[in-house]
Amino acid sequence: MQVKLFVGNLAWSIDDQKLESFFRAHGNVQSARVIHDRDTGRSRGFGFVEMDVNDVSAVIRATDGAEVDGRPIRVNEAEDKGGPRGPRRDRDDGYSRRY
DNA sequence: GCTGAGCGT
Repeated sequence: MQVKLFVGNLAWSIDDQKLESFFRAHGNVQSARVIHDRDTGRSRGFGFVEMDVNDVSAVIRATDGAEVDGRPIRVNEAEDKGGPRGPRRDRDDGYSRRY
């Protein structure tokens, strides 16, 4: 099943590829991206990972607290912000959120 | 060259 994960407490050196390489061992990573500051471009220290797993809680237990680049990362299910009227599942490509 | 709670253009 597919799951959207929130990954926090990341080291500044962690990037999208580091994330994907790490979660690749726990499931089929569809997209992994570290959120950088929109203004300065520097890392915000957290990111999001969409992957396909058989057991979500098992992956979270295995990844949450795991040390990556010397820092224990925090993994949880990402909140679904959807939209003002609720989630839209029909025409959402993932790049249509409000500013 | 720096920082450290938090949910993304």
